Amino acid sequence: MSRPMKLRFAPSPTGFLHVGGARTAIFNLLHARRHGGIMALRIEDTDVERSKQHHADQILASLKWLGCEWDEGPIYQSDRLDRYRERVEELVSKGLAYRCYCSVDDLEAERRAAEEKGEAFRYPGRCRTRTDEPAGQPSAVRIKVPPEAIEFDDLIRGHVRFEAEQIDDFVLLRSDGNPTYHLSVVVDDVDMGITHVARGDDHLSNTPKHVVLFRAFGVEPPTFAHLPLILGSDKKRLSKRTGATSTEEYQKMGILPQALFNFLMLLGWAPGGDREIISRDDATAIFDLSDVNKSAAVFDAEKLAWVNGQYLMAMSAAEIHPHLAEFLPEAPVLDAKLEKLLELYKIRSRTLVELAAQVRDYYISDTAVTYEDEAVKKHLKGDDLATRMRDLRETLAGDAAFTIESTEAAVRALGEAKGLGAGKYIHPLRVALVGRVSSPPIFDVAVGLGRNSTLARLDELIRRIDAGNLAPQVL
RNA sequence: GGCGCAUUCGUCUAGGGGUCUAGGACGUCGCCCUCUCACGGCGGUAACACGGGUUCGAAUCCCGUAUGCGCUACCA
Repeated sequence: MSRPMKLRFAPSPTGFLHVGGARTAIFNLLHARRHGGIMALRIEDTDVERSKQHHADQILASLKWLGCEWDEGPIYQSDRLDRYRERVEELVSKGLAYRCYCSVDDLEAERRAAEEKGEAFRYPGRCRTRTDEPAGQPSAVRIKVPPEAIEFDDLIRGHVRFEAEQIDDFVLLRSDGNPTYHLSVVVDDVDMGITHVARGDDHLSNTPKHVVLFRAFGVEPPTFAHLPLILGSDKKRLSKRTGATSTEEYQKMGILPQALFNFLMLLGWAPGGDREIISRDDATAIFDLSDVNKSAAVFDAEKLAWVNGQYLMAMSAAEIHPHLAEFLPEAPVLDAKLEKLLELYKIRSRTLVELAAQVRDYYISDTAVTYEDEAVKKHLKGDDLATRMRDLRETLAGDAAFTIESTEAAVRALGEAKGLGAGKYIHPLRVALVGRVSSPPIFDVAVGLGRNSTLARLDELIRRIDAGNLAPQVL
């Protein structure tokens, strides 16, 4: 019998989609797509206290944004509580699980006592052989763990072995009737026909418990693949202290979904051939969970920014625009002007936020340009500044063609005629047009801005020089 | 504490006994291009955690140590 390959991503709706979770989803998806398998989505919301519907919605939205689609689900575990109880009853009636009447407080006290003695506490199985059923007393259900070592072959870690003593009779059903994670996970993986479980490394130690449960249900456990964790720059599990942890934050920082996807994919996996930028489709053709690295990787936001820049550079203005819209409400429509600007600025930006900030200069009023201090100090100096700017204004105004070539030729000719370097005109012009020390080639800027705005901004500079005040007056 | 897992440049990685005086990428530094900034090009810096084995030969295999991380719940 060969079941179809099926993988799943199973987040808990206790917060936004963590980048570690996003990577897990990506690896699951790539593996499924590579091998023609099915990708399922399951929301693990059995922790009633912490699970929130708006978090689940948020996670779903982030997955879609990232381009991680799924074929099945989402299935909510909270809809399946009866099923979990049913399967537990089955185990109890078969003698594979039993009711435990030990109180949580007592167990807690025992645990503390063991801890003080420096010993590991494991449930001793007191209720295993109990035959009475104290009426009116709450009971949990524990599984009867067979006294044998558990071994399995992990796609990433290789052969892993846990001794029998390491696994105690863990709880399946809480005394309030709710399933524990271990129970719901295994029941669902069985019911859904999951063949491959790729999840975070933090679950490796839980896996023997799951194997015990699969066997109790008479099912062959799926193939496991435990992904190494993503670390922060402090080498500890990525946390808010060391950087943004949710995909949403990266979206807000102006990271493109395909860039995040690409970057996350590179954490623990390499496409070979010294490639760094690789499309999802190309990755799908060669990805395999067994090629994923064993060791944890540090999340390097610098490299993410570089990857994002690579994507921006390779995209056309039309491709960028939809992503840019939310960052640049000033320019909701992609017209010829914006298209030109995006072409000029995409290679100068690593994020959509940076891109928007630069392009925005072209959408403000011509009298509202602010000059950077550094720009003023470096380029708006010299006794002849006002004269140079008037000459420059006149020269540009006289250029009927107003193309990149014609404006450049005109300004360079002006410099020569006055016996001055072209820089004496070019640098102040840059300040007049965008207020910054740097910009795309200045004649591209002038043409991108258009003849009217170029002249208006020069007029404004001249006005400010005459007024002896270089700050914008109207706001 | 117990158990599990991991350990190649600052970071992501290639490498799976000889081709490694260890390759690529990000970052960083220098040079070139140049109206500035980017882009691009060229070049530099920088790593096999440590100690034992196995072997003619080890980054690659084995053992130990150290360090880090994870789990150790009627959380997931």
